[in-house]
Amino acid sequence: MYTWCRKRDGITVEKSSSNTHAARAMIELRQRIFDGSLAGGTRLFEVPLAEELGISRTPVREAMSRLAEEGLLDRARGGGFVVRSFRYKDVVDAIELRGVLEGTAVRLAAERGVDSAALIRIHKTLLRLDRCFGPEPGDVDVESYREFNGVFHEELATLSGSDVVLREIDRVNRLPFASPTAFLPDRGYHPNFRLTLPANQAQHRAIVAAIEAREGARAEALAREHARAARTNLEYFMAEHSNLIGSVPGLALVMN
Amino acid sequence: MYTWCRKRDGITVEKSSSNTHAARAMIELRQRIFDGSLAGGTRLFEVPLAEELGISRTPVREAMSRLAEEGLLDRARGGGFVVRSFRYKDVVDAIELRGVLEGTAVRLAAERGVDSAALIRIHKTLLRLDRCFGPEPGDVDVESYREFNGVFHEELATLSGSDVVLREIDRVNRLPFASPTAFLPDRGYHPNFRLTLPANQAQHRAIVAAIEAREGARAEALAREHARAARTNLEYFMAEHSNLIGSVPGLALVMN
DNA sequence: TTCCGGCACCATGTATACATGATGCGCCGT
DNA sequence: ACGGCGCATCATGTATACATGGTGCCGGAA
Repeated sequence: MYTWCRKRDGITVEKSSSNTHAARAMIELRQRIFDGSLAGGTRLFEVPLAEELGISRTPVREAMSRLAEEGLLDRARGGGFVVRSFRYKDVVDAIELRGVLEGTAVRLAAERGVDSAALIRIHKTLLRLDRCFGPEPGDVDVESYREFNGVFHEELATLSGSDVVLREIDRVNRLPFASPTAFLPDRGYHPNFRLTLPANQAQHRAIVAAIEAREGARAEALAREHARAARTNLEYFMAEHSNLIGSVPGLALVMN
Repeated sequence: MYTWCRKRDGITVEKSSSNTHAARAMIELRQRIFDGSLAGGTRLFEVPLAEELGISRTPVREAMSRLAEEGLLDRARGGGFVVRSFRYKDVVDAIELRGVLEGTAVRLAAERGVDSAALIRIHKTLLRLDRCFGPEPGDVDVESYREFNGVFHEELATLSGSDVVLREIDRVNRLPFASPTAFLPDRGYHPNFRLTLPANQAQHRAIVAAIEAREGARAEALAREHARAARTNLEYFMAEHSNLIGSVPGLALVMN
């Protein structure tokens, strides 16, 4: 275990620790990309970065390489890395892509049949989501709902039984604004957002029911429409509530 | 420009040159994975590899990192890389995935509309594909057909106008057995295979027509079915012509 | 005989010095 | 004044030495 003192203006402002320097550099860079302090198109130079992080070039290269794998950096012609630019349309497309991939996962699950143990597990998750709702409308434990929603989508992707599809879903979900949880209501949201959650959960149940009924086309269509809700929220945010953009994880990096 | 002498049994057997050591190491490793000499699950150790390639560990790490990006290597827990295992079902799923992604690309193209210049270009490619057919049935210039088929699929993906979707299509196409050209008839194939090409080209035309007519659902379904032909060929190969497996690029790495 | 602890080795992680290639600027010549 | 050539500088590419941490084996003790 290493310890790490990052200096800014000669004064230690942060101390962090983790397994390796490369891992911490990766986390730090990812953070800076997500919060927008490293804008899209910015070229990353190894030497200044290494100096700033107080480590050598080697782990910096390692970190950048992994971030390229993650899709947050592009390799520049002639070497080096550039922060990937995400425009509004790219966010829309990434959400669309998630819908398509989740749709494929559930269609395959319906067509090929699913393991009964996995089915029991996802039903448990559905119940946990149900229990987030109180007796009154708008009475929702949003924090728990967010958590179990993430679990549900993970289990849904697993139901396909396809490692290839699962891997691609994980990939697109690593873009924070494309993940199933990205536009789910948070504490900071207007209470009215919570009123949309019952419909959300109804879609969850319909998807699982379609899978059990071996209705692949219906499952696929439902999953796509389910993802579409995220796009609706995105459009609402960008148009009328641009002040809330910062509260959606990773939306700050989007350029227009 | 470097030159590179790889030694085996102490004797120089190969000499290769390229821009960087890392690039050549990447090409060499990719080759070994594709032809099956590095089986899935094999762990790659930096030091022996570096010695064998006559370079230092640094470019070897760089090469492995890029191959992980490409999806041919997995990062092992606790560091290091392992050759990714592809089973028969993974090939099936990769082809399915390509169909889904190409379907999405053409659906988006139909729904959102396409640039007329791009449309003219792809029509030219369609004409070039037509010209590969001679007057007699089975009289096909398969080499040219392969080439223009690749161009066609590339242009088709571009029609979507979505960088996000295009990137994912490129990604899946890097798996050689999933690319649109993988199972297209080659010189070595039985002449009967050439009789399937007119139907193949008819699908190409139908997809473009659907896009022009803004029929997104039809375009998507056609593209999926078009990819499905590759799966049919795959099944045929594995079942009855396993001796031909080696002639399909990258199919040698598939384990059962 | 079995289990636990320590030691040794090996693979990766990290730092650093040096090499190389690209790029941009300035000078010189026309 | 303009254009081309060359040099200087900088960023990445590469090699290598050393650090670290995990793992497996061996020996001793219960």
